[in-house]
Amino acid sequence: MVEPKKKGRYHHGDLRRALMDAALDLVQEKGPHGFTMREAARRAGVSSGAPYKHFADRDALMRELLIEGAERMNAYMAERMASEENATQRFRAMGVAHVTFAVENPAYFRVMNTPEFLDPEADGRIVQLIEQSQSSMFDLLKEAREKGEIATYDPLIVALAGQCLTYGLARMFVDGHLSHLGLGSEHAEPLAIAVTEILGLGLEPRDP
Amino acid sequence: MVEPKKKGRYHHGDLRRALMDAALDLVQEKGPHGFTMREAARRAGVSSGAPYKHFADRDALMRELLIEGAERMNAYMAERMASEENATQRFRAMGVAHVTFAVENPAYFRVMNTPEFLDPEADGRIVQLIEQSQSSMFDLLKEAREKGEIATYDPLIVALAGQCLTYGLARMFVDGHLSHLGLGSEHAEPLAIAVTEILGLGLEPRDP
DNA sequence: CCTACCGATCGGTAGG
DNA sequence: CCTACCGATCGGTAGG
Repeated sequence: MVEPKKKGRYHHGDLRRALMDAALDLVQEKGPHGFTMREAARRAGVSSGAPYKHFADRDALMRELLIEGAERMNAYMAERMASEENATQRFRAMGVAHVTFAVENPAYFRVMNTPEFLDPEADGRIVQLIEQSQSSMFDLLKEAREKGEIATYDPLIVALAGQCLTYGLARMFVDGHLSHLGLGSEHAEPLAIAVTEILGLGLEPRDP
Repeated sequence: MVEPKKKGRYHHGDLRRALMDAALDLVQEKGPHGFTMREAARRAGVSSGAPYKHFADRDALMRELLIEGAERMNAYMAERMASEENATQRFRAMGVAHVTFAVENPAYFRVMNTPEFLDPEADGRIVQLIEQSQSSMFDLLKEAREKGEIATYDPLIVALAGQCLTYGLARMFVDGHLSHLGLGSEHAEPLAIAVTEILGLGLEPRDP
């Protein structure tokens, strides 16, 4: 039988996890720079020195969150792509998933996109996760192009265009740039679908 | 004859300006949250209390920078659009200018896109500047659509797609997300042109 | 994991 | 615009 944790005490629990969760909450409330070790410790119900048993310093904790977030996002994308039929649709699903993941996990998203935590020197796993995601994207584009589903643009530019579009939309949602238009997180998926459709068809009229 | 300023002294100079310039430098070096009033004062060569004669608090200084940046960006966009021939090209020039402005003025860009400084409650000019920019964009799209230059999408979605694309690209440059690909600021304009071209033509092949 | 502590830095104000 | 100051908070460590 599992002992119920005492309120605010993690003597026998998973303090590491509790600190990361507290940090996520803090990021959500105050942004990645509003996070402090002390406040995270406070919320986890431990003393201010305790976190340093689990993390070398505050950047180390943030990097763990970044990596966890990247892993979850990759898994989430893979899941959403699995049900699509062809390469183009998987590419698009990847973009839509980018936006919905961000809106559903704004704290992860913000940590993952804070430049100072993204330091590849500090942790090789970061590079690995980025490369993994990018190579799967390139594979998709290569396949789509070979099958004639997309035009013969430079794949690098296409990948970039797709990423900019969805990253930009995600950031606008997460940073509240769209709330003054009455657009909340429930609009994230339909809007992502709409803008990726435009990318697919192009602004210029087609005359069939 | 203008007296040359003594090094690090602004007794008779424009301290307000000097503080804003110092703040811009700080933002460029350490990000919008690395800025402090004291450090700005230090760099301007005055005591730590002096800035409060010119700005109520640190957010007030940041808001002034934000507004200044928005004004400059609007002027810059207008200039770059002036030489274009039709509405579609002006719309595109606006997007490209978004990216090049950001890359050339990363500190302004970062301040302008920091949610906590963007508070419309705190300064009505912020709302005004945003509306000004958005209405000119809508006018462009309306014109382009009437002339049959672009397809009959919902103008809101088109505006959003354009903004996401260029904002996303701008952020990626400014935050260094692209440096690992060997892409520096000199690639900003050509890439902005390339991705906006794809938005115009669409990913799907056209068969003329 | 706690207590107790260091040095550093900050935002902001009083009073001149 | 300066000096002098307040209270607050932080990151991190020593020693247990």
